[in-house]
Amino acid sequence: MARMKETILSVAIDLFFEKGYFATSISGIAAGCGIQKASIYYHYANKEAILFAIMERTMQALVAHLEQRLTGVTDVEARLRAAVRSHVEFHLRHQKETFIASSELRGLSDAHYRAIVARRDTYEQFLQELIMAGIGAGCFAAGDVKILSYAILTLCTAGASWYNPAGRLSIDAIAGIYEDFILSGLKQGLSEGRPGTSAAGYMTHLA
Amino acid sequence: MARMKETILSVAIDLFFEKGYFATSISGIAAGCGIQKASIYYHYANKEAILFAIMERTMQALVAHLEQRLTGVTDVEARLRAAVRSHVEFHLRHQKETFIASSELRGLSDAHYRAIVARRDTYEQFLQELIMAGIGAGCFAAGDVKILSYAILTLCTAGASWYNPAGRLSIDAIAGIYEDFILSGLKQGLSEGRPGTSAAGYMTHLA
DNA sequence: TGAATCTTACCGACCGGTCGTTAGGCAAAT
DNA sequence: ATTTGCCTAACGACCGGTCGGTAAGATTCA
Repeated sequence: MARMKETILSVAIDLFFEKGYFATSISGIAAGCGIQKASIYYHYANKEAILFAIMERTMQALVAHLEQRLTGVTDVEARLRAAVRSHVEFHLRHQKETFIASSELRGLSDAHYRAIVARRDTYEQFLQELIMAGIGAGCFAAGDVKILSYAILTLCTAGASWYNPAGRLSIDAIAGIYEDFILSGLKQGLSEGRPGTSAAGYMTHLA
Repeated sequence: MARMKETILSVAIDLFFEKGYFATSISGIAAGCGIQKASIYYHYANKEAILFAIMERTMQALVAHLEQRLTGVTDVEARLRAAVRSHVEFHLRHQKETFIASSELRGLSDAHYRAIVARRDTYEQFLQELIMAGIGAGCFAAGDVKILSYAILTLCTAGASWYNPAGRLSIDAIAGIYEDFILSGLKQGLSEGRPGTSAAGYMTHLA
């Protein structure tokens, strides 16, 4: 059965999150599974394959989560709100995996690195298109789309590094705060008619 | 002379940034300095001491940079703007060191870990006090101070992970964008008189 | 001044230990 | 009888770190 294969993955997620990929040993993972380290190689070709399996699965689920949350949402602002919320919720709900996926890219082989980065880029571009649509529709102020998208993504991603499931704030509450914070950043100056200080004049197209 | 001691530090910064602390070997650092690895131990007690030296120096400089930028600035909003700008500029200007300082904490010994985290906490608390002063003075909307401060810090810090010195945007331009983005986030709803959606009702004091 | 001593900054060789990985075998399940 | 899932044992490579030693310069003392 594939039960042990899943166990290995879940133990590896715990250890990679806690001590980092390079500081985690195969024997440590094996011990966490209650087997010998040689037995790991029956299920995975090598250590890097475990890391890749975690990242691949996480990135795939991240994209699927976003797609599901956007189906049926047509209003531009509502779509971006939904995207932000989806992003935050996924990252907080899958705190360990997303932290690993964003911090252990260096552990991947060249081919696997390219595969994961390609998925990440697709995700980023999708968000950038949402922002551009909003600017085009006049509900967001003009700004540097790349920087804004990075800001949104890293803001939400960083949440996964300090979020405490036992803390005082729920995932929903945090998502709400981020949602408002980001939306007001995107709309900045629009309602006030203020000419905008340094953000004005930057290109809005992608490089 | 202490020249080699500095060379080791600068080579280590390059390698830690590029490959990570655990993936960098003492012999690699030595090779980068043009000496044998045993000679490293004449200048530093062990590998971790090199990491600590980098972090300690960086955190000290970070605090000093902020203090210098805030002297003479009294207006609450201007102080927060200056703090954000100081933070962004320092992180982009010392991209490698700040990236290491924020991503390689796990490489430190317990005692050194506590020392660095203490410095980081002091810095965070300082920013939180700035925000609270702004809320108290009525120029920022009420919100969760902890979350807001984390948002500001991670937003700026993340810039160090994607900033390209040879890219199309200058440090000054990026700092300006972040400054406006964050300020509008902090002021959200104030001028519009909108009751605020999910951000309303959270405590503004520190835990 | 000159000899003796100490300090600085480095080297080559080596240590114990851990790493990821492989080979081969064994017992239970199919 | 074969496959599945795990085992014990061992491999070579490399790790951080220590050792004794050394060449060159600075300092001390006669």
